[in-house]
Amino acid sequence: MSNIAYFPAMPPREDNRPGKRERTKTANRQAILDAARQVFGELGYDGATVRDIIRLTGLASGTFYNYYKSKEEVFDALADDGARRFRPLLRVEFEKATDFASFLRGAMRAYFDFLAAEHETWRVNRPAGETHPQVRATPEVTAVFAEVREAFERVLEREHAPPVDLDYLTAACIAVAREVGDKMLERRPMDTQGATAFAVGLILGGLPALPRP
Amino acid sequence: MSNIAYFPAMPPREDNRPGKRERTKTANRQAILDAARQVFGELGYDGATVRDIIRLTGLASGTFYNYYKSKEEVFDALADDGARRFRPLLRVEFEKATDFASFLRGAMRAYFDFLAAEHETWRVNRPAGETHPQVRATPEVTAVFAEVREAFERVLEREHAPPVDLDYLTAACIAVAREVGDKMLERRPMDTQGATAFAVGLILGGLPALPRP
DNA sequence: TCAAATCCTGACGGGGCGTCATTGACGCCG
DNA sequence: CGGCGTCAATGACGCCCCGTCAGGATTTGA
Repeated sequence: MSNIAYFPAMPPREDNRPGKRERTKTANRQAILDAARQVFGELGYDGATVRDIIRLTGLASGTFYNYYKSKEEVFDALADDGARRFRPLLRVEFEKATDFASFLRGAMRAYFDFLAAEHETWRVNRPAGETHPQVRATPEVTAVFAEVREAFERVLEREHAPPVDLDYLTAACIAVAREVGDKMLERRPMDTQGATAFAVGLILGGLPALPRP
Repeated sequence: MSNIAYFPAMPPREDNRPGKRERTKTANRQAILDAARQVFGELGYDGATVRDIIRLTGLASGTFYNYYKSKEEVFDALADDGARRFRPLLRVEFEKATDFASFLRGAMRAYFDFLAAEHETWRVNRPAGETHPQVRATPEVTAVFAEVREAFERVLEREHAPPVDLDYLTAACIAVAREVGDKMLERRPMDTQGATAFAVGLILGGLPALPRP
């Protein structure tokens, strides 16, 4: 019997694409993540419930728990997602950089641009009085922090800069980026360049004045 | 009839101290606040329950709601309490200060000392993995922020410093204080002087390098 | 001593959470 | 194909916590 005239309703997979089970699983996980992003945006973290999220997907309440243990975990997954997407940008800046100044400038600029872009998708309709929830120390976020620290270390020693308290410096830089970034998001027009100039100026200027341990 | 031999079980108040009703009310409010401090310390914000708090006071569950609307509100009251106690210290530093450098140094030192002292009372036995909850924008906290900003403004213009983006500067300084403070709390011995030197050095060094708006 | 005012009390209804027995779809193999 | 074992989806259920409220106790003022 020839195969030529044979065309089944659903053609067989010629690639090594995973089966339907696997596909719906990743689709569901993504659907829950998307729904969570929207619900957190509209109701805020405290206001949102697991059932608000799952309702948007059309799945049953129990199904949520096949993918995430709790509202907290799905929120962390969103943070992780952001960090995972930001990480390569940071790496690019590290490889482009010739010295501490250029790395800091590039990284700050990348962060503020990233923040501004995310912001469009993210903050839909925050209820008044609710502060955005703390960005938690999720694995990917921790990794980004560690990467910043290591990049600082390498680039500083590459240019034979005097020793400095790296933990404090990293913490301070991230803190400045976050706070100035937050303030930037509230301004119109959203001036990522101005924010970068401020943060970079502060830290670059401060670096030589730091106490030597 | 003479009063001389007469001594009632409960002597009449000779001062203008408020009546018993008022006294138990403030006592209860304080008891709830103390219990909340302890429970948040032991269970963390998420783990704590309104009933955990009220149980420690011996009062009935309904009584809690005569004083605070929710767990969130009593937490904010704790933050407010801290801010209210820190405010006068900040004011003293402002009045002592002769210029921006001395104000910054004094304020930072005051903050780190305050933080270290609070820490003893505060962080009893935090469950692993739980980040401390975001310090919320409660009225008193907002007031402290505004006070820092205003102090910066006055002291900078007093010494005819070039103009600067005050919002960014305030945000950045508070951010640095908070993050470096957090890191400081994790170190042994707890070196408030070192943390002060770092934060002050960074900001004082960075100030002249800031972009001029 | 009494009535009014105050506020403490704990039982109750409501609702979100996380689980689990059941069900139906999928993948595999003869 | 067809039958079977596996696995995710389902939604009802029990649990726990929340915030309220009617009833009771205590204080206040007369």
